Amino acid sequence: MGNYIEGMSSEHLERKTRPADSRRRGESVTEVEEHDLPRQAWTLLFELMHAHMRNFPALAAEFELSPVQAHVLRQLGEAPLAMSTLANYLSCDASNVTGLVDRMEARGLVERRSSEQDRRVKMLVLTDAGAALRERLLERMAEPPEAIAAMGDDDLRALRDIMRRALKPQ
Amino acid sequence: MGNYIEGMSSEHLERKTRPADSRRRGESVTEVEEHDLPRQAWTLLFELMHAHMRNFPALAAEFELSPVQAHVLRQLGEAPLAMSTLANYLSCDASNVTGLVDRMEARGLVERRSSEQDRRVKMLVLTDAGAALRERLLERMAEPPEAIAAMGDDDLRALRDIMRRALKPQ
DNA sequence: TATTGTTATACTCTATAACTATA
DNA sequence: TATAGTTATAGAGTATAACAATA
Repeated sequence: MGNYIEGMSSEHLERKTRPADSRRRGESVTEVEEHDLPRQAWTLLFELMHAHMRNFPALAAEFELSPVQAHVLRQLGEAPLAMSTLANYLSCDASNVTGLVDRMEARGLVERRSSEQDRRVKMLVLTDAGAALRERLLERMAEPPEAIAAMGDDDLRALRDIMRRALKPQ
Repeated sequence: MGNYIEGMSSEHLERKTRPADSRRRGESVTEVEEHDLPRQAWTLLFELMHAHMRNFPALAAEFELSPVQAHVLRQLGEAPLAMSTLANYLSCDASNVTGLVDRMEARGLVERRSSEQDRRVKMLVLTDAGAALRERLLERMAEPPEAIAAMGDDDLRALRDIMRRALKPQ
């Protein structure tokens, strides 16, 4: 992982027509644009996020964390997490989590604890130092980028409400 | 880079108050919420993007590209690009670009061409195969995630217009 | 037998430092 | 001297495969 942050120029999408198999014939330009609405919105969103995500490795480095370690710290909240669950969350093979946790444990951020129910399983818990660093990291990550900070209140309210609806379960 | 895609639970931010140094005394809950608007909107946006970005390495792998190679392919549009410019765009050291371009060149996606003006500089250009792969990649990246595709037209139009304003230069 | 976590191995990405060839 | 790109080296992240302990 890493910078894995990524973007896409809106120029590309806004100049392209839809793929032929989804194109309806005989519709006006306005209708075409309406049909492409999800694509248009997504592309612009992507562009804004990409510009910001380029800075994520540097942000993690402020806390002497690799990008992946920063993700793990964010994910490890109150509840203990099995190694396999973390691997699943990171979308990576379980073998990678061993070394990742080794490094974070060596630094005193997390601890492995054998599960009582199933002694194959090792649960990860934050140490006090890990929890403290996590709070600082989350505060830092919550700082909005310039493009957001500069928006007017009306747009911010609308954006917040749209995102709440989009993220609402179901 | 990589997965570098990342997120943050809205739970965290929405339960926290602002840092003490920016907190005004004697204001109502509503005023506090208004003051936190950029943070609220940003956190929700971040959550949506993070959920999607976890899939970026898998998306790149559909084209047998690493996440970083996918970024490079996206960035290498029509115009040739100096190695140093690419390093700057990737926010990484120039030494990394050498190996990165080596691998993409070995695969026939890009070519190095010495600059006429300054023979220290090497310009990167896409091969025909590279340009064709880039088109397919961009099409794939433009597919909106479920959370966007499921939104209503009113929200999509509002989101698109808000993002256009936010991304507008100046 | 199946699953959890580990180890071994290999490749990619990343940084720093020293080098070259140009400028 | 300064800059663009390379090479050497080291460490982190990733995957696959084989393994031990446990279920």
